[in-house]
Amino acid sequence: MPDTDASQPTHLPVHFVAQAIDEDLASGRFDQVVTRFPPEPNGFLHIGHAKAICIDFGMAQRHGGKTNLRMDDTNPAKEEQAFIDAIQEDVRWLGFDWDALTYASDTFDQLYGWACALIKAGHAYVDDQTAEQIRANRGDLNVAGTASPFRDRPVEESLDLFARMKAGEFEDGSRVLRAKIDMASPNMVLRDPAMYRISHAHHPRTGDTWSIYPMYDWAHGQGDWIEGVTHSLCDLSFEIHRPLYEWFITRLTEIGERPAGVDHGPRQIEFARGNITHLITSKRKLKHLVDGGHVEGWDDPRMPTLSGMRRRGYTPEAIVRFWTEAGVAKRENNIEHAKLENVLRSDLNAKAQRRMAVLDPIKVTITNYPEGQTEVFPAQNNPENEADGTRDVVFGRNLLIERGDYKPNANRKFFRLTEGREVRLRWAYWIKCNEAITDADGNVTELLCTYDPETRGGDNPPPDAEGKVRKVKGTIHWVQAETAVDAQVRLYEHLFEAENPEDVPEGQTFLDHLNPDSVTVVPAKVEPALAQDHPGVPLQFERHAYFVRDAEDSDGTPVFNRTVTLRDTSRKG
RNA sequence: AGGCCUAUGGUGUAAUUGGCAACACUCCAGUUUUUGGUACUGGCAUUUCAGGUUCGAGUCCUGGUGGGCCUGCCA
Repeated sequence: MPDTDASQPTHLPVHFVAQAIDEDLASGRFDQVVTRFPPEPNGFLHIGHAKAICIDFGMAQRHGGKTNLRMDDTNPAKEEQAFIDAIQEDVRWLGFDWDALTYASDTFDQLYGWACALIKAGHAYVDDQTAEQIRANRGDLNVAGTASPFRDRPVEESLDLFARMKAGEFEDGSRVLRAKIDMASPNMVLRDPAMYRISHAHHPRTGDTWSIYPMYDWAHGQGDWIEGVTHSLCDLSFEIHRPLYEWFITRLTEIGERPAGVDHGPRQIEFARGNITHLITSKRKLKHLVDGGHVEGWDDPRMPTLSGMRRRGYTPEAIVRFWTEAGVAKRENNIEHAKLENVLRSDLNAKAQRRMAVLDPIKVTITNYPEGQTEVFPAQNNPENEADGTRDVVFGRNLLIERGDYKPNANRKFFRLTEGREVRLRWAYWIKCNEAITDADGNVTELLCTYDPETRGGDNPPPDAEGKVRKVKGTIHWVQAETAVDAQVRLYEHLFEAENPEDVPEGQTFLDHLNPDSVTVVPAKVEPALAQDHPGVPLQFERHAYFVRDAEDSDGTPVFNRTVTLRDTSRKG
């Protein structure tokens, strides 16, 4: 379990799911809390799943309960072992540990037995209609459906057919087992929903032993029940399935079928999934981005997948805290991406060691500093955390600073270098700009500056004769030209400029909202310490942004991914 | 013969269940600062509408309106 005291403020309100669970405990409906996180292993987990994970594990944690990780592997046509592995890695990365790892496929035998029991009790039947016929006979929102001609076939016949479905005698799609509920129900889910379909697909865990597979509605609730889940928490899209969820448990209970050692059926509670501006969290659309080559893979740092965010430099603590602070309710929502960034920066500000990196260099020569001489200064690693100590930075006559930190004849609102103005080089000296050298095209190629030996370490110089202390408005970062290391820096922006990428005009798709400039790769000159920093460790390039080193170098030079920029409240002159 | 859910600042959530509408983010204005970062201070609402009950309504009642979801052999 994650270290919750630091990342989860205690003043946050208790949301309605937590309240409902508290009431269930108080009323004695349940005497413990058991939850589950039930992903379908058909893709990678994303930021939206993280909300469900936080709620599922969080609600159990709150009462010292248990949470199972259950792979919802009921549709072998879509599911893969690789996803099963990746899901576990992502859940662990977020900081959660499950009580048991289970699989819906663990329950296939039990489910089959119960399905037979429901057939015998007259609650289910084998339907020989085609999918098209079933759809046509379902009716619509305003018209009742019509019963299948097979709805009232003899129990023995359904039982026999169902056994033969299982034995693999029939072709895919030729028959289904349906629950016999109410073809006139205003809730379409209850118009005799399918419980089993025939599929000869190879299952990652059960291989070819089954030629029928249970539908979600049939497998899920019973899986909860078997595992002793007390609270089955899911998103709003399953709200209308709750009557069916409860119908199965009620019918089974009536005919004396129930899992061993479990008293009460689970309670399903639905909450609104969390949307975030500029982000897409549809597995189908994310897959589209990958398959279409719009991103470089599921773990592309621009992807809202947990693997992508991890590579981007997000910390699991920030993600958990984000969802904790976002709250849980039942209304549609679209949380500003800025909120995510705020929580991220807050976490990174405390953790990231500071470094100096120049992304767009311009030469600076300190004309009054001896040729060939160097000095080493200690630079604080993190002003927010004294314990992070210092590192050495090398100073010399030839430096590199950010091109944008010089501006010819700038006004007073510009705090950095301009002719005659003095700035502080962080951790080194104050320098004054005397002259800018330009090439034939008028581009500035070099700045000639002088340093003040009395400002060693960047400190204020001693007071003058009248007791006045000279001050400087700006502090800029720099690297020494000879010792600077080459690096590749990847600057990421929103993948989608639009606040709601899914909200597109007629004739367009979400792909039309793709930001063509979502990544910019630039060469940079960075301080030597950065060559020693390890992938995955949060860093801050001072005055720029938070970065993280990528696991893979580019032609031998280190690569740094921009996690999120620093806030910039300046209105630069 | 449609059903279910939902409505509180720009955004996301609160409101001890009938008692001064609160917290966070954004934005704006300042203070501090060896990062134009951080930190700190201040500012930003007729609770979807119309009636009603009440000393008192975001909360209760009546009637509207807006938004979301549902007709897979997906989950």
